[in-house]
Amino acid sequence: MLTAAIQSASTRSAKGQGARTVPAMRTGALASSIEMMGAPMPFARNVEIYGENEPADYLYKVISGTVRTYKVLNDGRRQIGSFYLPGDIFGLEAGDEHAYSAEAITEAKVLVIKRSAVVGLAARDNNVARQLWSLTASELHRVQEHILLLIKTAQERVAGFLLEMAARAPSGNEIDLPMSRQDIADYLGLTIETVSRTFTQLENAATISVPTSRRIVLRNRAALNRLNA
Amino acid sequence: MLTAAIQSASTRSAKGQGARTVPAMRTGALASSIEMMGAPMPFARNVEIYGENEPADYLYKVISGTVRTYKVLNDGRRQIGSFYLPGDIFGLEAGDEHAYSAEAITEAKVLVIKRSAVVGLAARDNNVARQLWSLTASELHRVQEHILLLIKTAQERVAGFLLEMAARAPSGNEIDLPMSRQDIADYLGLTIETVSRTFTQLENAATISVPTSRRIVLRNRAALNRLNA
DNA sequence: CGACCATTTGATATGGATCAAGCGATGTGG
DNA sequence: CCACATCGCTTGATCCATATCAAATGGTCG
Repeated sequence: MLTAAIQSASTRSAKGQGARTVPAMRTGALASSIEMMGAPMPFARNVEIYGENEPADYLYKVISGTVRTYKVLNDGRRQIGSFYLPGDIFGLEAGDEHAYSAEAITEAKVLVIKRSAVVGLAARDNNVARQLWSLTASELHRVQEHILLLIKTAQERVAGFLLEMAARAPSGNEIDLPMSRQDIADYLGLTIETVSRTFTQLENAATISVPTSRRIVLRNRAALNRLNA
Repeated sequence: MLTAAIQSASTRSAKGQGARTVPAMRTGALASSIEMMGAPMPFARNVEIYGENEPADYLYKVISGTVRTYKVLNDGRRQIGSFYLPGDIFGLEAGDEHAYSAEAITEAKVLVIKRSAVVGLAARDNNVARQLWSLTASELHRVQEHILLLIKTAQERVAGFLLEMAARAPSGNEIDLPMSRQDIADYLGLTIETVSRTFTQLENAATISVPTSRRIVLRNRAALNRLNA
């Protein structure tokens, strides 16, 4: 359904908007070649970018805003696979279909790149091929860490989440959360109530402060690291 | 520590032992080139093949036996990442270090391949490069599914585990488990007691039978699939 | 201002963990 | 060849962390 729109969008010329600096693990040198091939495309809040089981004909790079990938079990339980921030590439699969769905969490601009173009480039330039592999491997590494989160206690999961977000935030100790409590809960395998209560506990312990529900300030990283096991 | 042993082993000539047929997802055409480069190396039960954070200078292919990869949290909780059966390749990382440790669950023969050899080959043959990528992507896909298991109920996790093992077993409905209850528990994020009780429940429901503790017969796949959500 | 939605807080329920004991298979030394 | 120790697994009793159900609060937008 979305495919038609992307198709036409991807024939437009790229604007070449620079993304802000992000950890190297999430971007890679592939970025430079990608920058000039894709079309920047706007997505409104909660709009689907692609659905699971749709053909993975495109890959995507976040220019602005935040994206979530997720799967829903038949009874409605939702697992969020990852949050993607500006500079992150997502939707990269070696298989034919997307394993997870993707949605914009906030207003977002996303560079849409034809998969075949990149794969074709990789065939000629094995540096690109290596980047493609490296990107997939980083993603694998991230998911392996995510699994570890899911066997921990609620406090440990929340602490892990906060440290993860803080590591990616521009200002080290102040985090602006683009996602709701429900998103956080579904990322951590908890309920919103437990997430909320855990924030409150951490605040009472002077480990964090929560000036507004979407803003978290880390007050005691040592304590968070301790929880992070 | 193990590295020295592998080093010397990898200079020996490969025996060229053929692995039994396995699902394509887990092997790939890379296998053929690998077959002739590595050295088959025996590991005894519970012996470490590599440790997490060790340099990932080798990759591995199971010839016989079973291997587990795992991580241990500082307080002893263990998460098993995957079980590898004959034909499976493991230890493939794009980073410099192994993310998980690996151990033989049973007596095992493992082909040990120099990573640099494969990567070098990939630089010249972009078909190999693609296989390398594809293998990593399959692993990513598997881990993404594993995450989904970890948000389910005990029954659902066990059902999922049994279906997963059955899919890989030679005879469709009879599973010979090479791993202990503790291994299963650590794979599923449960305790041995819960795993054991769940087997008993499924047996009482005539969904499976458990002639011996290491052998499971699926009696009602529909029921298992239903649980698998 | 009032309606709506997200978040927090409170009260209670419950699935799986923990603690503890029993049991069967395997192996070992006498 | 048997008594006994050991190990892996099962079963039972109880506990507890988190889910669930419910209500109050607060922030946002028309």
